[in-house]
Amino acid sequence: MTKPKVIALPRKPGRRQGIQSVEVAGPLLAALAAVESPMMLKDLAAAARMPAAKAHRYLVSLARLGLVNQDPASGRYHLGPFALELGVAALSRLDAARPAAAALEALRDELNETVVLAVWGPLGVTFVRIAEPMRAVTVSMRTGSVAPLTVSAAGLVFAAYLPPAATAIALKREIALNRKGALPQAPATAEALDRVLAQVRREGLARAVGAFAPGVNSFAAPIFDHTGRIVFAIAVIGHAGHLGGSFDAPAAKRLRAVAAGASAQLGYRPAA
Amino acid sequence: MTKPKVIALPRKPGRRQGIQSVEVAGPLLAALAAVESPMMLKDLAAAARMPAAKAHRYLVSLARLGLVNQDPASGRYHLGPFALELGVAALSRLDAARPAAAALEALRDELNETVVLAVWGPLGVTFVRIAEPMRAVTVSMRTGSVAPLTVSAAGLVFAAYLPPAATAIALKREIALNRKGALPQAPATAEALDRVLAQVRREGLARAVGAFAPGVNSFAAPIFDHTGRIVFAIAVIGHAGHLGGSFDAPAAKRLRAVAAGASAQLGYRPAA
DNA sequence: AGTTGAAATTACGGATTGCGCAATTGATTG
DNA sequence: CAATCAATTGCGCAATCCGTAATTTCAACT
Repeated sequence: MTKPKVIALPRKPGRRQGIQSVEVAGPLLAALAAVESPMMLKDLAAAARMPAAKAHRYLVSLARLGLVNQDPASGRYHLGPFALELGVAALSRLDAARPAAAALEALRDELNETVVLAVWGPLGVTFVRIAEPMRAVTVSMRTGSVAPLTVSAAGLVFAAYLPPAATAIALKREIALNRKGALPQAPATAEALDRVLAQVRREGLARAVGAFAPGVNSFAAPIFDHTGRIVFAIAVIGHAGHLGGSFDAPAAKRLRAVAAGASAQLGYRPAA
Repeated sequence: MTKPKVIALPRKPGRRQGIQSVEVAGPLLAALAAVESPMMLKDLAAAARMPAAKAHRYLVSLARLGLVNQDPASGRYHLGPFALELGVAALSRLDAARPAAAALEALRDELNETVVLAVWGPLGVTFVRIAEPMRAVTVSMRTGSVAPLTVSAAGLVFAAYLPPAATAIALKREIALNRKGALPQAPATAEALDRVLAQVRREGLARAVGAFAPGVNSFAAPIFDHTGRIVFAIAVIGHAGHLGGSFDAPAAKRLRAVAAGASAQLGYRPAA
């Protein structure tokens, strides 16, 4: 008695038909991209969760494409010249503003709050893009406005991650200003500021309570490019009641995640 | 009488066993890396010499890996974030990257000018790293931007030191472009270009006057690896007043020295 | 609106290809 | 020289991929 050959079609509905072997190769490349030095076959296979024999066959073909290089002496594998080409091509097609803008709108829709994008410009921290939710009452911002370094969330992010030389002059001026200023929580000494910036670096997030107006809070997170430099700060601004004030608030967590995603799109690798 | 099922083993002897599907995917990636703008499926399929249906399946899987991105609106394909990640990883593993990056920043701090690092990528001379001085007004560049071969200093360096076969096509196209172009000093014939390149080789340095913008000059020098091949061009860009325009200008001399130092770190021995 | 056309995507079955296992080769160390 | 560890390959079965052609999608006209 013979069993029927065609038993079932195990493809999930709704899943577009692809090429399995291509997707198998991905984890191998990812593993190679994640480490500094060339890898042995068995480690590579372990990292990609597959038998060494299988990994070997894939690596043979990846090497033929130039995506992978095998050191003839040691037999170890690392990324090849074609990987570099791909990256350089991808880089030249990349507009840093695009992933950042996408992150902006995604966050606006998710949190239903005002979200802004800031860069470090000649005048200081400058808002270049604003996404407001569809609500009657929003915290209203204007593009082109400039934020203070030491009290706004976006400003603190730049102060924390920009090279010190870039911000030194502006910081000194602002500290002097804060000393006679109106806001009680504004850092008025270099030491106080350093404590705040250390916290920003620790949390990967800056917080401002009531900086724009009483009862209005904001969080900001950095977006880095592939060289590890900060290129944007992305900030959520909203009423204290909605937004919360803690670094564990849902909005804060989402902001951190979305910013990290945008950084990844720009080629940033946190390990470095 | 039944024929034996196994007729022949069509694998060539001596050819290592690989994964066919992986190798099929290569030309698709190569095609994407070679063009400026997102491609339609049919063009991509034609470039990779395969039916559109086949290409489609591969692209689905490449997209799942993040190597390829499909624009949801237009349906066109281009390289994805994972391609960038691979390239950045490959770049950082290039032995050349570390000394070159160090040279970049040293020069930036010394000259207080914008200094950039360029590689020869599939689209041409591509800036992969930028170091800007901390000043209010700088000549602003973006990583990933592509420079012309025949008018930018970095481009001229690659044109002078890359094997002619690598640049021949691009050079021919640019010369034709220069003939009707705006810049008067751009070489418009092969002979004019050859004279410029000979000068670059003689000086070990390329010069561009007003190529980026009027009043903005730049110098560029090659960085070689231990095999004697050019891997990077390092360029200083600044206002004509600061930088000077002569090959004897202080900035030019420092650039030459720093580039030579980086080459030496990579094991390059200048041929006698 | 309706229609037309081009491009993208999917269904189907047969044949090729990849997979797991275990043996073999190659390199390195005691 | 033996022993160990890693890399690589042969084998047969079963799963995967390929080509053709149909279907869907989507935009641009009349």
